[in-house]
Amino acid sequence: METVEKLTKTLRNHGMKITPQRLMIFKILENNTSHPSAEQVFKRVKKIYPTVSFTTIYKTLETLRDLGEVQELIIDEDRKHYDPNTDTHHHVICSNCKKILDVFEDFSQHVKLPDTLKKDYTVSGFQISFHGICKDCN
Amino acid sequence: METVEKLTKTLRNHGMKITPQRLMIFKILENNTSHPSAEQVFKRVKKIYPTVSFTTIYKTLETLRDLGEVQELIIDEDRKHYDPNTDTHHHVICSNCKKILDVFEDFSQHVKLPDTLKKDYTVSGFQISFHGICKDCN
DNA sequence: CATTATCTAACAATCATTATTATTTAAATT
DNA sequence: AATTTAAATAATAATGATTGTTAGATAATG
Repeated sequence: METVEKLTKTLRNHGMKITPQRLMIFKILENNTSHPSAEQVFKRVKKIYPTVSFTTIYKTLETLRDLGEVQELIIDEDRKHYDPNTDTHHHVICSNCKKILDVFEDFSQHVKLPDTLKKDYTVSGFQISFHGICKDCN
Repeated sequence: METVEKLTKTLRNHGMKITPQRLMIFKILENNTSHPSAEQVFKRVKKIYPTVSFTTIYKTLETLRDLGEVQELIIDEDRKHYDPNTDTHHHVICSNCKKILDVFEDFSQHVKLPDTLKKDYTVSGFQISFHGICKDCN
């Protein structure tokens, strides 16, 4: 799990500046297991910095993604979600409310690309998305 | 794999009309393993029906998805893709060119939602997305 | 504290997708 | 075969998430 300190250090190491807005975003992401969308991050930052721009949120999340510090989740058909936990893990999403929970189980021993496709793709990893209905929605 | 005949029958059974545009879309989807986006379907239909509207493509794909006749793939961050193969299977996508191939292997014996989450979600299925670089891109 | 490269905020633009609506048409009925 | 009608099409506008642009602001360094 990425901490404010680690994110700060990583950005500094890449010649990037640590602004109050960015620090706020780091704080929101630290220990965050809610898989927020850009808008959800925006709304929370806005409470502290009412003048913050949506662009700043998008740009910072893009930066963190490019640095490998957050995972961009393509699982909700409507919008991207962000996960500060970059360790390999999986997700379950509610088809109704789109709530996402983590699935920490190592399937790597059993889930492998079939040999017939190994010559066509150099695989860097895999993502399992469980789909269902959460208990709040049924 | 859904055939033109099956799709025609299904729509008829639901009181829907079989138009030339729809038949063309059915034909394009039949035996199609290229996981086209709506735009790719649109372009192919347009060659035969130059006046076809993008809306028609979207509406028809939505209809087919709602009837369970095509699978909507949320795997490419930029756009949705459509798969007429509704049997359970998985995919590998090239992070560079976004080419998607099918992965026909049954992982269901090993991939299950952990017991700790079973009380929170009623799971209907899962989707595995392998990520990598295809041989054309490296 | 002065410099400078980067970042922010505001705004416009883009792109995929969806909504609206008047017109057309498939197909059931006469 | 003509009529009817519910549904589909095409054209268009609208939406909503995301990205691009740019002028001014600011973090970080010496």
